[in-house]
Formats: sequence, structure tokens, C-alpha cells
Amino acid sequence: MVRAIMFEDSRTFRNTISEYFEGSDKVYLAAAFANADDAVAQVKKYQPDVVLMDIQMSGTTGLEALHQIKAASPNTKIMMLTSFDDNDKIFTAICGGASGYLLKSEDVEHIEKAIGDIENGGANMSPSIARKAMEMFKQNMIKGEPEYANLTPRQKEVLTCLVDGLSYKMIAAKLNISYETVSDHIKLIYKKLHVNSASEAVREAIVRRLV
Amino acid sequence: MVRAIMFEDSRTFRNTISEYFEGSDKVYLAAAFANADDAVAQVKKYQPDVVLMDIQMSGTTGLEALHQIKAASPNTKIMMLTSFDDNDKIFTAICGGASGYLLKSEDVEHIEKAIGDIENGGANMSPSIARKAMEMFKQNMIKGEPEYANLTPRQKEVLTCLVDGLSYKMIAAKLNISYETVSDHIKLIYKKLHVNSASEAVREAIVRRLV
DNA sequence: TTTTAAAACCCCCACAATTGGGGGTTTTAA
DNA sequence: TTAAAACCCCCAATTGTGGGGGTTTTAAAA
Repeated sequence: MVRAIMFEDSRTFRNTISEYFEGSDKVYLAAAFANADDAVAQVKKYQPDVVLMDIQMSGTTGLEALHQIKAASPNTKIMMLTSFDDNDKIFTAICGGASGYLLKSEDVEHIEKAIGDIENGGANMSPSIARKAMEMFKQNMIKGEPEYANLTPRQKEVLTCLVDGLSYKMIAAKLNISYETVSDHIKLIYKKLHVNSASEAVREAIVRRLV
Repeated sequence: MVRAIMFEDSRTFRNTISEYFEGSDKVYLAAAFANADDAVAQVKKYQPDVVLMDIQMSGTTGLEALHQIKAASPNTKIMMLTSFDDNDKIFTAICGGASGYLLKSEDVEHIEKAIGDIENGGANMSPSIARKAMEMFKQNMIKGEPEYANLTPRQKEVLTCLVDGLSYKMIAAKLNISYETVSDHIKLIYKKLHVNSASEAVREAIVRRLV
């Protein structure tokens, strides 16, 4: 019998799961909460084998709670639940030590089985999530060419400096050019990236992997 | 009805699968081979939706065949089968484009379901294999730990706005607070993130996954 | 209960930095 | 010849940064 608690802000989903596990001889759902604000305290109190954690919640998000719980009691297994298969969150959850990652649209029977698998040292992912994870895995292993959105070499240099948080003055000093030239480069960078502030340029540089 | 062919050198396993799929209305097993030496030719001949591929075979190995088939017909889905959950081979298979990775010890029903999931765009891994994959994923991905820099909810909101390239004025308007309050929040954010410009805050927010 | 701390809010000031215009030259490559 | 990159300079207006000074609410600690 696996002992579980759940953090999930949808009452409907919470009820569905609770009712199903009432009649389960595999999983005992000790408690269910609508938010994860006291997640660590609840884990201490109920000492579950497995925590079911919704990713998207008001207040403390599931990912934050994941980290808090893992920090406080590293051996507690955590199964993430989500409505969508969002790349970034899967990545973060896996790296944060989640033991599984299920879509809420899964059959309740499957969720029950997945909880059992976690206790047996396995990890369970919904197929569509496993697919995403594999794609990311591949992508990150094979470092793709960082397309330099037709920025000139000098513009790339300057953009890199911006990402490093340097001011115009510091960039000028570093590249041995005048402040005005730095300003010129940045004007052109903004035009090419369709932005009009350093913050946005930095964001584009990072998410489009220009640096 | 999913059309499949199988490469598997264990006669026992081949028979088990063949017989089960005889009575299946989901999977039609068009052919089964004891080795993968002519894998590409067989795939061309039978035009399967899914290939079941044993990893360890005499002659051409499953991993070699995987690469050959993927090169010749990239859209053919391939489900790897193995007796053990070997780290290196899982890694190689995933990077080689396998769509799933199952232990032979799985129930035949589960294998049947997994084949269906592949066709629906999902990927299926046995739990213990998924666990291994996740561990590797973590090990290889750890560049910057997503430290959650104890930002308050409001600070997170403001930081998100910064990442979106909004000015203090625009943030104030969006959150219905005064310019000065925005300024205050940002001052505190800078302190917590140990930065002193919006650009750096945006970079930290993205690379540390605070937003 | 009182104290303390932290979050969230508001205001002012001064200096520095950025943004977005304008005007140029030189070099290099198509 | 033309275009683009890289360089230089000036100016005005806006925006950001880093201090200062506060209040209120809430929740935890003494």
C-alpha cells in the first residue's frame, strides 16, 4: 500500500482522484490540498511515500514546491501532474528531481499504476511527455548552430556584452571603441531584433540562442 | 490498425508476440525476422507503421538497424526492445531517433498499447527505462541549477514584466500601482539577484528559470 | 499581548544611462 | 558605383538607478 498526498487546485480533479483511491488497495491517499503553500509542512506531517503535485497552481507553483520538498526530504518521490505538455516545465521538473510526469487526461487506473511504479524504482511518463522529453534530450545533446539572426560579427560581440550586463561605457572600453560607436551598434541591433531596449535584446539573445 | 514488423532473435519471444497479435484488433504484425541484416529492404517491402526492434542481436545489432532504417525512411517509427535497461544503449537509441523503449518483460498488453501510443505521436518507455533516461538527462543537462531566489509573488510579476521588455511606466499601468512602487520592487529584485540593471535581471530570470 | 519583520504600497530627489534623432569618414566587397 | 560594416561626433528627451523619507497590513516571534 503506497501512501500518497496530493496538491492540486482543481476541485474536480481532486475529487475524481480521491474517490477512485477510496476503493484502491494499492494507493492510500492520506490528504489532498488545494494549494502548495505549506507543502513542506504537510509532507512532514503526513510522511507520504509519493506526492502528487500539480504543476500550475495559484500561490506556490508546483515547480517551486518540488524544489522545497526535495530540499527538505530528498527521498520523497514526487509525481508531477499537468494539463499540457509544456517543454520548459518538463525540463525543469525532471532536473528538479521529479520521479514522474503525468498528463491529467490519463486514465485514473494509469495514474494508480504509475504511482506503484515509482515505489518500485521506476519512473513513469505519459507517452506524449516522454516524446517531448526525448526530443529535448536529443536537441540538447546535439548543440545546434546558434543562428545569428544576420547580425554582423561586431554586433554579436556587442550583444554578448549587453547580455553580460555591461553599460555602453564598459562595452566601449572593452572593445576599444568610442561610446558613440557602441551606441550605433546597439541601434542597429535593436532594429534587426525588432526591439527597443536592452532588456528585450537580452531576452531575444538568450531565447533565440544568439549568444 | 497499426501495421508492424519485428526483428527479434529470440524465437520464444517472437512466438509470444506473434500469437498475441494474431488476435489483436489494434496491431497487425505483417512479418517477424530473426535478424536485422536486411532490415532496410524489409521495411521497404512491408511498409510498416512501426518496427519492433530488439537491441541485442547477432549480426546487425538493433542500434545499427535503427540508424539504417532512420536514414532510409525517417518517418518509420521504431520501438526498441531490450532485456535489460542499459544506460548507454538507451542513450544511443534515443539520440538515434527511436520512438520508444520497452523492456521485454512488459506485459504483452502493454506492448500493444505502447505501439498504439507511438502512432498517436507519443513515445512510450518502460518505467525503469524512463527513470534511467531521466537520470542521464539530469546529469547531462545540469548547467545552471534553477535556484529559486526567494522572490515574493509581486516581485516575480514585476520581473516577468521586465523580461517582457516593459518600462517602469508600463509596469505601473499594468499592475495598477505607482511608478515609485515599481521602482521599489525592482530595487529589491536587483538586491536579491545580485545585479544592478534590468538587462542582468532579465538574463538571470531566464537562465535561472525564475519566470 | 506586544513586538518585530517583511511585503506591498506611496513620494521625492539627483545623477547617470539609455534611446532615437541628426551629421559624418573610411574600408571592403559585390 | 553602390552597399554595408565599422568607426566617430553631437544633441534632446526619456528612462533607469540608487539614495532618502514614509504608511498599512499581515503574520510570525517574543
